[in-house]
Formats: sequence, C-alpha cells, structure tokens
Amino acid sequence: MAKSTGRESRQKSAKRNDLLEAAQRAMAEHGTAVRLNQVAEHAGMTSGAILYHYPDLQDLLVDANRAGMERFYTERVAALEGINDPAERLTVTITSGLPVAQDDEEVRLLCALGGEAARNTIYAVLLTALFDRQVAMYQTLLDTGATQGVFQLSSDSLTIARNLVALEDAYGYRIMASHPTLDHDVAANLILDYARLATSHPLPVETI
Amino acid sequence: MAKSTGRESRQKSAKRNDLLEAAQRAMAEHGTAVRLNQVAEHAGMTSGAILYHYPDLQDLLVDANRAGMERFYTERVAALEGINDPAERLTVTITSGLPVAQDDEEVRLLCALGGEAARNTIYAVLLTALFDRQVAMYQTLLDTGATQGVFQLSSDSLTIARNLVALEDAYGYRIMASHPTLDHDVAANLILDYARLATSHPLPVETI
DNA sequence: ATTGTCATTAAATCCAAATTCAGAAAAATT
DNA sequence: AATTTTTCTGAATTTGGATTTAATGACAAT
Repeated sequence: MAKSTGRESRQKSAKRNDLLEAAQRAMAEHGTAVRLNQVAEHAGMTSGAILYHYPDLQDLLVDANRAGMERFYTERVAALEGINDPAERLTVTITSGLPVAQDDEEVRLLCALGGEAARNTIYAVLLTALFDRQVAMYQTLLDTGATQGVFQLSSDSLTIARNLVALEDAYGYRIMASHPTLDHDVAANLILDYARLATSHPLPVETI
Repeated sequence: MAKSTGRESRQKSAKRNDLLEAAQRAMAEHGTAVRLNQVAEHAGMTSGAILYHYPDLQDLLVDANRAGMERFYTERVAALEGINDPAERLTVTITSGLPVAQDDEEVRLLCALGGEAARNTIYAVLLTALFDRQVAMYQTLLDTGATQGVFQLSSDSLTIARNLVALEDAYGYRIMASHPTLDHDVAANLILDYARLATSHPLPVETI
C-alpha cells in the first residue's frame, strides 16, 4: 500500500480540486441535470476516470457545491479584510454578494441549486446553512456598528440581517436572468436604500 | 375539415388545460429536467399522446409555465378583491405572495424556473416579466396609499416595490427549502417590518 | 530492473427514455 | 348508418448516456 507522503497527498488533493472545479463549471453551465460526460469534458478526462474517483456522480456534485459555497462565503469575508468602518463594511458586503454580470459562475451555481433545493433535501440543507451564515455575518456587522453608535437599528439585527441577505439573493437571481434595467449597481443601490432606512446611516451613495 | 364549433373548442381547450396542468404538476415534482414520460403519467396518457399534441416537449413546458405564472399573478390580484384600505391591501399582498408550506405547487414551479433562468433565455424572459408585473402591482398600491395620505413613502415607490417583491421571492425560496425557523408567518413579518419602515404605517401586526 | 499499485482510456455492453408508426378507438360529419 | 377525421395506444426502433471491463501507461517501492 502506498505511504501517504506529503507529495502524494498534495497531488491527491490537487486532483480532487480539479474534479470539484470541473463539476462546478459543468454545473454552472448545464444546471443540476448535468451529465457525467459534461463533467468529464470540463475535466479533460473520460467519464470512466470520473467514475473511478466518484462512483456516484451525485456525490461529486454535492461536494462540488459545498466547495463552491465555501468559496463564495470565504471570498465575502476576505473582501472585508482591513476595513474597520462599519458603514464601509456594510457597503462592501452588500456589493460583494451580488453577481457583477450574468456570467458570474459562482452565483450561477447557487441559482441552479436554489431551484433544486425545493426538491432535494441535501441542497436544501446546504443552501439553508449558507443563508444562515450570511445572516450571522450581517448580524455581527450590524451589532458592531450599533454598539459603536454608528448605526441606529430600526429593528433587531436578526430581522435586518435576514432582509439584507434575502434582498441579495433575490437580486442575484434577477441579475442572472439579465433583467434589462436591474444590473449590479442598480441592485446594490436598492439594497443600500433599505440599509440606510434600517441603520439610520447615510451610507455612501457613490462608493460603488 | 372540422368546423370550429363552440363545443369543439371547449373540448379542445379543456384538453389543452389538462396537458398544461399535468406538465405543471410534473415539473413541480421533477424540476425543469422533467421527462416526457413523467408528464404523460401525470396526464394519464402515453408519451405518444403528449407528443401528438406537442411534438416538442419544451414547447409544452414553456406554455405550462406561462399558464402557471398567469395563474399565480391572477390569484394575487383576486386576493385584493373588495379590500380598499391601502394598509390592508399591502398586508394581504405580502402574505399572498409567500408559499404557505413547502408543498405549494405553484411556488415550487416558480423556484424550479428561477434556477433555470440563468441558463435559459425563455424562462429568464418569463420570470423577468412576472417580476416586473408584481413590482407594478406594488407600485400602484403604494402610490395610492401615498396619495391618500395613508403612507409616507421613504423612497420612490419603484424602489420600495422592487424591494418588496425581491423579499417575497427570496423568502419563497427559503420556505420551499424548509428553513427550520423561517416559515410563512416569520417571513411575512420580516417583510412587514420593511414595509412599515418604508411606508411609516404601523401595518397590522397580528392580521396574519 | 522488477514488481505492484494507481489512474486512465477505449471499446463493449447495458439501460432508460425518446421517437416513430401502424392501426384501434372515439368523435365528428355526412 | 356510413364515412372521415381526430385522438390515442402499444409495440418496435432508435438514441444517448451510464456502466463495466480489459488493456495500458505512469509511478512508486523494493
């Protein structure tokens, strides 16, 4: 049996990563009904090779989506790195949650999943968890701002945080569906309009 | 050639309706990747019979979704019948847009579509149109209330209307994904919280 | 160098669903 | 009642994708 050297496991996890990425891209392109062959094509392999690593495609898809959500969340947290002013943090968070254009692969993946979640428990659980994590992120941000006296919250932070995440989600879908007048900036301003109301803070209008 | 008598066209449209309903139910159950056989089963026919009326399944699915959206919208308008007080109209509209439980077939259909819209232009167009119609509905409602002096709008009615529809959409997805603490009533109260802020009206708290 | 394990392919096979179609059944027309 | 048209079924055929497998190359261990 092969020893688990550092080199080997590094290769293994690189390979695993390739598969997850291929699955993500394939799913972003073809939706949850993506075919094994389509994943294989994105990975530059034969379907047999995929099957060798993941005998059940569904498992690969679930793993791919978990990884995708993790990345999405991590990137949002990273976007806040070094920003201390609560108002600026709020603004940055709002814009970082919205897809820039309809070709945003990460959000495309999340949209595909959202439709499936009503019928598939695993995806429902994953998406629910992501929603709640984002809510928690906003809640912390709002509470911090309130404690510092920067924000005057109109309701409890949970309510506001939920509404902010909900607005992001919904406008994400609209942007991905190429709404003619509702692009990233318009959506950001719509959410900011609510955020101002909820925090009594004149959040920067043109920072976007 | 058959004459287009009243009887005949009544039968024709009844048959057509059966097909559309079967397609809707099948799609609510299986998503956009629904199989021809599954539609046939819901319709109590063979796949050949479906094909006889709709040589291309996609056409049937699109028609079914158009009909489903039309019904969804019509039902919302109907729910307002006879209600004159703007505040009550607003409250009713908010609750009528949310699925009551995760087995709501109409919303399930819309969710399935939302995921597909990022990849399918036809569904994107249909959903965008539905979104805009709902926005228009809310806008009228808000403007009327403002004119009557019942509402003091915090922003222009388009902004508020868009946010209200967006919130409904997003919470619809959450409810359909069986969020453990976010059911119909909780979601309605979250949206109402925003509606109060945006209209400066103490919308009824326990009318739901 | 040799051996054994791992990763992969390509071809064969299997399977499920779509599609076609001849003809039965039902409905409408005369 | 006879005829024509419409609707539908069931069986045959085709298609496309999943799955299996034997063979092969790549690599690591000895």
